[in-house]
Amino acid sequence: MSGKLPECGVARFLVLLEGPWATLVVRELLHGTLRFSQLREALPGISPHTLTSRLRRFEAFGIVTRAVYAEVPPRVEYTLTPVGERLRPVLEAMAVWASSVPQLAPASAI
Amino acid sequence: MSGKLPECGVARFLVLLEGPWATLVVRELLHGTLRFSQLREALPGISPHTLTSRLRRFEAFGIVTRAVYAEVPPRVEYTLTPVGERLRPVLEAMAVWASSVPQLAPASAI
DNA sequence: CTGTATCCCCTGGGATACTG
DNA sequence: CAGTATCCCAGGGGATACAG
Repeated sequence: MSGKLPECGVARFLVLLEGPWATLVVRELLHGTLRFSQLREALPGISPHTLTSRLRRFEAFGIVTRAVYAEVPPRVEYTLTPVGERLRPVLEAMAVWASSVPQLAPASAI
Repeated sequence: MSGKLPECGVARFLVLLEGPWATLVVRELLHGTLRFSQLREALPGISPHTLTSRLRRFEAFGIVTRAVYAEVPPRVEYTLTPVGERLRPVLEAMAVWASSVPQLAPASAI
C-alpha cells in the first residue's frame, strides 16, 4: 500500500506506525521494558492478535527487541531499541498538541 | 473503530490523522494555503477520492478551512486553522526522527 | 477546476478458541 | 504466560467515469 506514497522521511514514519494502536504500544514501551501481559494490561481493549502483529512489525523495523526467558511460566520482554527511543520527542509533540486542543470534533467526524 | 481506543490525547491525534495520506496532506498545507489541484500536484499518487475524504475530515475536526470562490473556472482554497498550524512541531519531530534513521527495514516489514 | 459515484482490494483490528 | 489460528468487519485508498 505504501508503494504509492512519496519517498520522504515522514512517509517512513507513517508506514511504521500505521494504525491507531501502533503508536500507543510505542508509548507504553517508552516507560520501559514490558512483558506481553503488561502491555495488554496497559492497553485495555487491544486484542492479543493486534498486539502481536504490531510487536512483530516493530521487531522487523528494528525499533523493538524481544527477549525470551525460558522459565515456567514463560516470560517475554519487549524493549525499545535506541532508534525506538528516539521516537519519544514525536510522541511528546503529539501529546502537547492534544493537550492544547482540549475540545476536538467528536462524532462529527465522517 | 476508535471507540475502543483509550481516551488519551495521543489517541485523538491518531484518529484525526488516520491513514498514511492524512499526515502528508497536512504537511503540504503547512507550506501555506493551497488549491485542490495544487494539493494533487504536491502529492503525486493520491486519488481525488482520498484527497477529498481527508480534507472533509479535517474540516470536520476544525483543522482546515475551505474557501470557495465563485469564479470560472471554480477555485477552492484550503488553509490550516490555528489548531492545524499547531501540528507543525509534530510533523517536524517526525521528520527529525526519520532523518536520524536513514536506513529502516524496507520489504522485511510484515 | 473541483469534485462525486461506483466498485474493488488490502490491511488494521476484534472475537473466539486453542496450544506450548 | 505468550502467543497462534480462524473468521469476520470496517475503513483507507486506488481506478475509472462522470457532473457542476
